[in-house]
Amino acid sequence: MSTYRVITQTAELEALRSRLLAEPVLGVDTETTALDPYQGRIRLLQIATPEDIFVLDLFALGLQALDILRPVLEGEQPVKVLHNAKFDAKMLRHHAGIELGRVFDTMLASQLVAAGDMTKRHGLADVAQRYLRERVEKAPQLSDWSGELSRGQLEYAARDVAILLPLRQALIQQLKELGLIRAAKLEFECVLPTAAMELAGMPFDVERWRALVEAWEQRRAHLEEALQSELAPVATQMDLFGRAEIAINLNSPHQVLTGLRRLGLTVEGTSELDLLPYRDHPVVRLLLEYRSVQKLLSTFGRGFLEHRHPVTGRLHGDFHQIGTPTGRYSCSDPNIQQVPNLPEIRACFRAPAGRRLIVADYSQIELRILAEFSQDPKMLEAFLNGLDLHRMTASWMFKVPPEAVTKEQRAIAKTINFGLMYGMGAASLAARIAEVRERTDISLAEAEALIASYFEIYRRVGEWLRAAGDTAVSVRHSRSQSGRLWRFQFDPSDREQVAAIQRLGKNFPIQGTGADILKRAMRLVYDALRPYKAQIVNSIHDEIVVEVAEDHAPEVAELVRERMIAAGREFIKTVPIEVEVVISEAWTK
DNA sequence: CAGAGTAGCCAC
DNA sequence: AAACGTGGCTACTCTG
Repeated sequence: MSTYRVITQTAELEALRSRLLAEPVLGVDTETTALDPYQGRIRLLQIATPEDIFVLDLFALGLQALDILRPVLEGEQPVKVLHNAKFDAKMLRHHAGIELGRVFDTMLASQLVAAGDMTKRHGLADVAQRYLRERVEKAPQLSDWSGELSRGQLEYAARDVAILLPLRQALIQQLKELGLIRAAKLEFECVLPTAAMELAGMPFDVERWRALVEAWEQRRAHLEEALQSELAPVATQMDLFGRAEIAINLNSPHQVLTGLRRLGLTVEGTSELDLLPYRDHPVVRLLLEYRSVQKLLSTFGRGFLEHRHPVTGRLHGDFHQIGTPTGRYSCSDPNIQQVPNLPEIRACFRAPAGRRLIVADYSQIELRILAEFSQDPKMLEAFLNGLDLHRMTASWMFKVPPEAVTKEQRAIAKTINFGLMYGMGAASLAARIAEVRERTDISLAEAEALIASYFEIYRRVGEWLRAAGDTAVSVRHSRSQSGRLWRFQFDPSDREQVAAIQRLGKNFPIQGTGADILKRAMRLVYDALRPYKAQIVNSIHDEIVVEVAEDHAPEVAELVRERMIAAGREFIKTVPIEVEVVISEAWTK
């Protein structure tokens, strides 16, 4: 390793700035006293050039010293190479108001190169080993960075940042070979918006939430009592009066299944679908409601309270930028992408006084992508004329005028429109339509006939889907519009596996392009918000939530809409993109 | 006793 | 018989 220089004197920084500004590429890393930017401080900022390593001790220098390096860190040049840049971006933004510009993230690059293989790990040590055959020690990362630093710690900090430059070279090679340069640019430009969104967090009305939780707890107690008395006759043991001594654990699918069978219900499992035939049975009704209340209480009720940030009082999800092979974000701790869409729950996500939430979501983005890819004349016609696609589909399928389409017909058309994008077959379509029709059964033949009439109307959609599925199987990969890649490993002699790959081949380009568009929108919206006291606070696959000062809400809402549409147009040329925007005090549409 | 696997269910 | 895509979370249950 080249030698490193520890910098503790502000006087050294002016010369360093000129030196660094002349470099095309820098490795950048930080060491912090905690992982949470609101609770930890930045101790070290390490910067690597191909020749030298600089370790800045920010406890000695003070945070304001970073102002001197602001042009280096914020500018388009040099390129900053980081591993998991989101982390450092949050720290630098929160503590020094610095917005990292022009990032190359070796973790995201490695995830793109993995091309959908979610078993691969992407820690710095894993990636260095995989692409450079070098061992990197990560143990000191978790050491105490707040006191006197040992030589070992400083050497670790220096080694960590130095490896980023050769790592970038190796990864650029891979990205080029796999045609992933455009996808990488998209991801890198999304890092700062993602970091800012996490820092901002979702506003959360904890008092309103507590009131909800109490109501749920009462309801659950009531349901539990009712269920136990219904199940008493079949409970494991009885007391002298024939009452259940050992109650059934209502949270145990196995025990519940046993209980239901003893009551005479012939069921495979206890899922909602399994219980559909018995939906009017009193025990089943109680059980399903118990489950839904229990889910609300366990996952959300207590979970959100535990995750409420001690400093901000808000919910800061951990967004995994490439959390899925399709390029969608995933989110955890808590997952604020899966908040139940119930008015009383969404009402707890409420902008602070004087502020508003802008909820902007793409209208039917995936179906528009399908129309674009397939260039199906009928589907294009519906979108180009701004018509209700599901209604038009029903009108064409059932050969009735659009205004005569019944609710049920529209619901069936909607089910097919969405289902076919997932590669759904006749059997599951029949099951879904049975749900739509509220227990009126539908035969396999009937479902097949519906699919046939659908593809008679949307012939090109059918052709595109078939080709997408077949191509995925023959070339063993699939791409989104940005070039994002998913490589498929499967046994071609296994019909089930082949069918699964065909479904992925149909779905991935659509879902993946949806993710491309949203990520582009994250960047464009983030840039547009700069002049305002506004911030992105959540992002859910086809939706962006922005918090803004009340006075600027209408203006910013229009800006958000424009930027989201502009993002869509970069990928979708012939189909119009529509974005629905609502300004509200809470997260409601 | 920690980790893995499973069922069930929340989002898009 | 099932075969509808992508995730995360909780609780139960089994395993070593």
